Amino acid sequence: MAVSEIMSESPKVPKPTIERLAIYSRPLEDLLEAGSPVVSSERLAILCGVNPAQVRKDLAYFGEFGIRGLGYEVKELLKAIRAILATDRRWSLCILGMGNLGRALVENENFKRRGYIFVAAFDADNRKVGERLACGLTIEPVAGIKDIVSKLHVDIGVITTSQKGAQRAADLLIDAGVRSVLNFTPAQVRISSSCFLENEDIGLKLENLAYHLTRIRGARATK
Amino acid sequence: MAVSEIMSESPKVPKPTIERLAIYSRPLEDLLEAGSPVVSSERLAILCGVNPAQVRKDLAYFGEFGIRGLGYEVKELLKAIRAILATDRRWSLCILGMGNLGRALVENENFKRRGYIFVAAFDADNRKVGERLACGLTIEPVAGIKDIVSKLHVDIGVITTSQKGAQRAADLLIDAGVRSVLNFTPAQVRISSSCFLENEDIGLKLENLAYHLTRIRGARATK
DNA sequence: GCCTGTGAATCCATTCACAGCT
DNA sequence: AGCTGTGAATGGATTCACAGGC
Repeated sequence: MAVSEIMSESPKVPKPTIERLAIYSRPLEDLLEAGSPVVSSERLAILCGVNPAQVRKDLAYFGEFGIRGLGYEVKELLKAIRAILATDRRWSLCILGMGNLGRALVENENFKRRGYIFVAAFDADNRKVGERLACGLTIEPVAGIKDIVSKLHVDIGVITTSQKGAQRAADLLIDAGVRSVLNFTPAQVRISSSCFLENEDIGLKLENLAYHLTRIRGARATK
Repeated sequence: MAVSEIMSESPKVPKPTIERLAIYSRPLEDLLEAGSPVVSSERLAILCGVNPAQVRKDLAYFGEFGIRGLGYEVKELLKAIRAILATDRRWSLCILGMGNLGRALVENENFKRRGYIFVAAFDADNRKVGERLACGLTIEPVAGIKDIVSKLHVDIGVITTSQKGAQRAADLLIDAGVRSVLNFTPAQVRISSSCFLENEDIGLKLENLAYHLTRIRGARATK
């Protein structure tokens, strides 16, 4: 079962693999709730729309979680994946830019359920500062970001400013000491190399669809 | 320049390529605004965090847009990319599930600016039906979806329901006749094979960050 | 000289196919 | 018999490196 291996230096895990692990956990939660004790790589693959060998290989990067001839114990596998993805602990987030998207994210139930907790919300617009959000947070001025980030041990900074404000937001976050940044704007943000950056441009997939719609040829959907 | 080629059957364009085209267009808009007449593949690559050869190859799938010894004319290139991605026309969207995320999306300026227009908003919760949104739309009951989709020629259906409601939303959309679906829930949705499906799980990148944060090794950020 | 367009080479990820365990 | 774990084979995408045009 080798939970010990989970945290060891993995040889070289492909990035798509770790993205899929998060995907696997979704149907596993359903299966757990439904009371299924075990699941085969084939069944899990179907539920996630991937190849069975892919499932097995992905998991094999982190240890041997399956039972030959049987499959994977749902509960154990889910626990293992959570340990790998570190979703079994609490992560503190802060967010810059309290427009519509920012407000939607701090209220998001999926984030909370997985342990991603917003502990502070900032906005550069003084008219928004002081406003009380539904989640209980109060919008803070960006001037206070450094204090708050270190005091509350913020792990991840989220950017939901305007496109133009994105770089400044990133600079503020890095200066305040966050170790990683999730950028929801379409802006390309430059960041200190000691910090992790992930971009989530919610418009990209839309452009993909538009592209495919213009050249319909009975072709199939994407993953 | 071969704009004629743009719509012709492309030999086999890699999916990552078309995703990057959308990324290229962002800095190109900035360059156009800033008045830069031309841009080299190297400069554009830096602005987008990719390899220069990648930029050239991506563009070469669709024609010859560059001038050797010089680079690409910003204005022309942007026009070409917009034609390829079909961002130079108007797309009609409808949306199911008017929670916080749904409300954020219908107000989203980036969508509007690129021609993605929400023409109808639905919710299964009758308490929300009839509510007037800031963008001018009124929340409709799902019962009316078929009529509205065909009357307004909706191209793309967006799902922002709860995870549990996602499959039903997809079924409603397909039945109503939309040709493509963008699913923002973490649920894996099954769909008729004649329809395009794209998933945008806004929590996935967060789990990526968490994973990397647990094994810091001075490593660099991801694209 | 400079920068594009592109075959060739490399790198990476997915899938196959089967050995090995239960 | 059934299903995992994994080397080998395949398939794609990225990068290199240079020929070709400005």
